[in-house]
Amino acid sequence: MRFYERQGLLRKPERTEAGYRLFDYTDVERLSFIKNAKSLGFSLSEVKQLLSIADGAITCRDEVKSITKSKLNFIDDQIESLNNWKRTLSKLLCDCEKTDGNDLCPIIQDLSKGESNA
Amino acid sequence: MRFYERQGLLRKPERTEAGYRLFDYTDVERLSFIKNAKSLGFSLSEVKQLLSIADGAITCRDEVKSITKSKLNFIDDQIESLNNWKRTLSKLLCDCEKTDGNDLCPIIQDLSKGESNA
DNA sequence: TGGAACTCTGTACCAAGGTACAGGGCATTA
DNA sequence: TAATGCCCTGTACCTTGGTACAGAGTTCCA
Repeated sequence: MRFYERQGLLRKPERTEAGYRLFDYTDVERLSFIKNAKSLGFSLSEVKQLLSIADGAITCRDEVKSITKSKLNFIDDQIESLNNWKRTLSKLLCDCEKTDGNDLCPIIQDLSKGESNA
Repeated sequence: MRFYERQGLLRKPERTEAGYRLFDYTDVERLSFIKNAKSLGFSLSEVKQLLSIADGAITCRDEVKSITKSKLNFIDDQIESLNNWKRTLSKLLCDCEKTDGNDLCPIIQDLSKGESNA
């Protein structure tokens, strides 16, 4: 959490007189937010953007909307490329199931090909 | 390539008397293999596993399959999560467009909930 | 034979996303 | 009041996947 605090993802929390951090429920929420976004492969700087959208969501200015939209495009791209990986890997796996033990593994063979999977 | 060589992904190539590396077609294949596997989202250590299988026994195919399968599962999880996020962000955007600016965005709570978007 | 261009090596550094101390201060409890 | 165990800070270090030098040797071409 100190790390996230340094990165500007968590607010500077209140302190006791002795300097101990005082967290409240919003901090827990914020940490969940970060955890959720991170689990989707968002980088910390992207999480930061998302947080700023959430923080500023009271005023839905065009800028905020455009950040959200570009984030959505990014997500679409991600999904598409993941689907590509999935198709490729599924096909390889399927090919592998079909072959009999004497052939070379089609996954390995396919991976050795030049320029075929990019 | 020196990097991959250091990581043990590429064999130590032959050298000229002057110490220059001599590559051959198998090195090109191997590099293609690495590039392809990387582009499918395999980490270098996974690539190394795959290569060691390719190098050694053709019979250890089940291992290749299990690596591929676990990668597929991971991809599926990723896609599902991204779709959740997409829904959430779309709804946020939509709500943003509907509200007049002074209301708190109702989505923020959802984004901040523990375990809700994972 | 000279110079440009290439390759060699080790080392340092980069970004991201943290973890692991050491050396203190504070708080609880016997 | 002392011991124990938190929490504080800064700093160093870790992993992944590389890139960027510097300084030396080599090769090619005129």
